[in-house]
Amino acid sequence: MSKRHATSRTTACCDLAGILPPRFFKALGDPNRIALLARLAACGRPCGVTEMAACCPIDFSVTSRHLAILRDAGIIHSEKRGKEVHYAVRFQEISTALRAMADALDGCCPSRKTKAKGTTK
Amino acid sequence: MSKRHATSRTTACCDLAGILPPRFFKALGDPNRIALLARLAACGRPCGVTEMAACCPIDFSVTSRHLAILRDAGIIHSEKRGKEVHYAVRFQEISTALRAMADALDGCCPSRKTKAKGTTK
DNA sequence: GTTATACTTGCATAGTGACGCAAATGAGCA
DNA sequence: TGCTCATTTGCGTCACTATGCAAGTATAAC
Repeated sequence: MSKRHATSRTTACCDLAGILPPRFFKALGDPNRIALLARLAACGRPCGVTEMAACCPIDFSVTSRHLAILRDAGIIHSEKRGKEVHYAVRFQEISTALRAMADALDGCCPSRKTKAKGTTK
Repeated sequence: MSKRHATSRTTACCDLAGILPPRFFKALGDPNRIALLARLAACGRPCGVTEMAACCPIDFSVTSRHLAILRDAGIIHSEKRGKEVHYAVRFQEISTALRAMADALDGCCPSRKTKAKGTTK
C-alpha cells in the first residue's frame, strides 16, 4: 500500500472482479454445502466423510463430492489419516478473504471516498 | 453481551447456516454478474441497464435478468427514474454482511475459542 | 393518439450442477 | 493374499440456470 491517491483507488475498484472469485461464491451457493460447512464448524475438529454424511439427507458419495468442491474453493482443508480423510474448516482463510472483500467494497464506495480518505481499518 | 458462555458460543456456531445465505452466494457465483457488479462499483454512481449492458458480451435482456438477480439477493438496489431504472451497489450492506460472516466464522474457530474468550467485535 | 426509448418477461435451447447407484481405489487388518 | 472399511470416481438422469430472440409493458416526447 504505497501509492494511494484517487487514481489508484479507482483502479482498485475496477479490480473488484479479481477480488470476488466466482468459484468461492459458487461453492457456498448450495444449501447442502452450507449445511456441511456449518456442521463441520460446529464439530470443532477435523471430521471424516462418514461422520459428515450422517447429518445430510443425501447420498454418501454426494457428500464426498460436496466436500471436494468446498476444498477446491479453498474453504475447507483435507488431510489423509490412515484410511480416513479428515476435513476441517479453514476459518482463518475464509474470514480473511471475506474481510478483504468487505474492504475492497468499502474502498469503492463513493461516499467513503469523499468522506474518509483511507480504507477502513 | 449478556449471557455469553461456552454453550452460547457453540450455539452461534451451529447457526452458521443461518448467517450464510445460499442465495447471496449464488448471486455472486456467476462471472458475468461479478463483472456487472464490478462495473457498477467502478462507475461510482447509479447506472441504467443500457449503460451496464455495454460492458458485457451478453444480450441486453440477460443483463437485465442478472441485475434483477443481484437485486433480489440484496446486493444492488434499483430505483426508477422516469423511463430508466438506475441500479446502484449496496456497498454498506454487503460489506456489513461480509464482516458479519467473518465474525461468525471467527466465533466458531476452535483456536479462537480457546485463546480469546469473547467473540470478535 | 402515435412513436420512440428503456426495460422486463415469455419461451425455447444448450450447458451446468446435484443426485443416486455401482464400481474402483486405497489403507489397514486377519 | 484376501477381506473389510473409508472414500473417490464413472455414469446416467433430472433439475436448474444462462442465454438469445421476440413480444410485452411503461414512460417520455411528438
